[in-house]
Amino acid sequence: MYRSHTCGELRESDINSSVTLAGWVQKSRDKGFMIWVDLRDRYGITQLIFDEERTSKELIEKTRLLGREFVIQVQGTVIERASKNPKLPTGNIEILVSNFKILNSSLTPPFTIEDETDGGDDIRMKYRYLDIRRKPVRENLIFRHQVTMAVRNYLSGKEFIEVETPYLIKSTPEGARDFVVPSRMNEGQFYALPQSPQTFKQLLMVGGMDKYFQIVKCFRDEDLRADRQPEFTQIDCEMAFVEQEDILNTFEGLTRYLLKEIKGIEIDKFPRMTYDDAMQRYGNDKPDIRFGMEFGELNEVTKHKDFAIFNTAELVVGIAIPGGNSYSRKEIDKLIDWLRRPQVGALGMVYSRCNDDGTFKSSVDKFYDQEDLAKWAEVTGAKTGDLICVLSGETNKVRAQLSALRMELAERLGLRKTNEFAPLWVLDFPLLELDEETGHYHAMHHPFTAPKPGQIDLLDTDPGAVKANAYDLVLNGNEIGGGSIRIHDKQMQATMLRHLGFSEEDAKAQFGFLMDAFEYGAPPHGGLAFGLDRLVAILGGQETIRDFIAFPKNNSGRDVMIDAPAFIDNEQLKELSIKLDIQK
RNA sequence: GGUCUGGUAGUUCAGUUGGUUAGAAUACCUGCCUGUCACGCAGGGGGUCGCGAGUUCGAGUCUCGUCCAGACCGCCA
Repeated sequence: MYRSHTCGELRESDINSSVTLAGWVQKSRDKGFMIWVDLRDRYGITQLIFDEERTSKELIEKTRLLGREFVIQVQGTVIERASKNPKLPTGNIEILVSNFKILNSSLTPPFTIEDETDGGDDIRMKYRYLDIRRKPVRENLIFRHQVTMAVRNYLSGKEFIEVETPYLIKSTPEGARDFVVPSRMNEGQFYALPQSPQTFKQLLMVGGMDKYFQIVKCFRDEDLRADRQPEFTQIDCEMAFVEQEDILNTFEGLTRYLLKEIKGIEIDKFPRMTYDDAMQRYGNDKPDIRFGMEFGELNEVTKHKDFAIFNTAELVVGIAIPGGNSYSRKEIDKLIDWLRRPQVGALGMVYSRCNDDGTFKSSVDKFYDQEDLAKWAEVTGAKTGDLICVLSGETNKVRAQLSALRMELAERLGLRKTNEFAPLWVLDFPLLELDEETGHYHAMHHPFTAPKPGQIDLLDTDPGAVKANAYDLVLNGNEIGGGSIRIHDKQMQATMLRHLGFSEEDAKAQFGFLMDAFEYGAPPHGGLAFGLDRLVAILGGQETIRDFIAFPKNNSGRDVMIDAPAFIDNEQLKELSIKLDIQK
């Protein structure tokens, strides 16, 4: 037996017990007459004491050889501390050590293994196994475990069955780029890793599984972000014999359960908003509704004056910045510079100050009088002391720019509180989206999404206007889940694929297995998938999902700890019939 | 593919208009210290300033290239 107790459990009631502990040396404090060693494991820290009166000389000398992160096993007696530490759960006791054994030594770690480490992200990722010894990382992983356990409990209780689907599947041209895996036994052929188990879960519905879920890895070979990894985890769900309303209610239930179980927060009914409304009111299909600053469209109240920029703009739209009138001219100029960066791409910004005496002072006083500016305030909901920021131009671009400004300022004003949770359903997404480069439409959600009944005829006349029974669940400005009612009719699926530009042969080659299945009694079905990493990060009140993944990839998709991806040797390439087109 | 920011001690960072021997904190090592717990005190070791070229009498500092890291845009059905 390596240990009788963990380093987190001994209390005053254990005083006089003989115990055996094992763990890592967090730190030793050598006062000469006395040495304290903090022994750490997953459960906590227990202080060991060696002193010249009660400990043998040999043992004290041996203790002086201990370095940080040595693994030791100690025998001793629990005693009351002469001076207690109220900050530690084990702070009232310590172990008077009678003997200890070094189980393994350690090099000096490259960064300090403490709650507030001195190490940067880079070095922590390279030595992630040391980083995981730190309490904040450990607690994030435990937190993730609690969330997944809650998900499994809830869904299992609602008669959902977790079914595993294959990781070695077939590449498809739609959607994200695939990671591919060569097959030795099938010369020149490749599997693809799934971007999601989409078609398999639909086939499970055809198979009569009725309610399915899976906590599953998905793979996308696209560029990364702070909240995006090449391999990530979905809570993938599908139900048969359901309408959109059934799915919304089921997964609102799951999300409500998680907020209650994990955060102790009760939210009655999640608000709903259409995609069109979200774009108009927030310029964004995943609005953060923890704060206001809603868009006010100003075309009507700015026209009929001589300001050509506004008169020719497709959209003139503004928001009120709470307390923004206190910004200096210099600060506003900096804000305009921020908007003009290529990442945002605004050409400029018009503003109007809402003075304490009820008057307004705008950057376009030459064109607009006090009465005009009062209307701006009315439309944007601006109050005394606010600053109205107005952008104009092409509708889609201006909305994106003003949304970026809204989020940035909310962040700066501390309105994005991590302990506040505002879920929102965004409904009625467009079925198709125009690719400006190619001029072709592609599926906004995926090609298996059903158009809203009654809008099918629009596919031929105005494809961009067709709405789908597709929905996203948004939490605090992040898309944490998305799904749709699926097509379950072969003809409908064929029509859909034709509109997406597939020839009949291509459609058959890519998705023939699915359309064949639809001919054998496919039930109506639909579903939703949550991004688990993101959900866990948001519930944990943090932004980067990497903090909640044990071994994440870096910004360029590399695992810096194992140094992957890597070249493989020529033997392996030959076996796979692959020739590289580059020099190693 | 693009924009921006950064790369200096084991680590986190500072380093002024280009100018003597590149600093701080922390970590590490040695000694001291009668209750520490961010222990304290004294001392010590530790640097190819990412890499390569260029400008200059002289480059951590300026220019170009390149590599790496991070944030964002494109992309992510």
